[in-house]
Amino acid sequence: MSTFNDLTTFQQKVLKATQEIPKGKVTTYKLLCEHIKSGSPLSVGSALKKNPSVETFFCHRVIPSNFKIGGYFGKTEGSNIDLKLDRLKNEGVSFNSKGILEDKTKIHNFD
DNA sequence: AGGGTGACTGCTA
DNA sequence: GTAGCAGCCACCC
Repeated sequence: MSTFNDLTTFQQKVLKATQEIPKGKVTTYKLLCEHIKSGSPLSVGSALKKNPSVETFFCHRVIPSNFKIGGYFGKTEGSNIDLKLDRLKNEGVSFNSKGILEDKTKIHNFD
C-alpha cells in the first residue's frame, strides 16, 4: 500500500500535474513531461502506474501523443482501457472505433 | 551496484 | 496508413 507521501519527488510532480488538467480535456505524456521539466514520457507513464488514487489524480486524462488511448492500471490493453475510455467519455472526451481521440482540440497544453 | 523493463516518442522503411 | 528500431529517464529486481 503506497501513499502520496511515499512516492518520489518525480512521481508527485507528475500526479500533481494531472490535477491541473481541467475536466473535459486530456493531455499527452510528452506534454506532461515538458510541463514538469523532468523525466521522459516513459518515466511519466511509469509514474502514473504508481498512482495511489485514480479518484484524486486524473491519470485517465493522459494519453500518448499519437492520440490513441494508451494504457491504464499498469496495462497497455484489456478491460482497464475500456474503463479509461468510459471515464473520458463521461467527461465529454470521445474516441472513435479505432481508439483514436476524435476532437483533438480537447488536448490541454498547460498554457 | 548493475542490468532489464516500461501506461512513450520520433524517425525510417 | 502500419511496422520496426533506437533513444529516453526513472523504477524495480
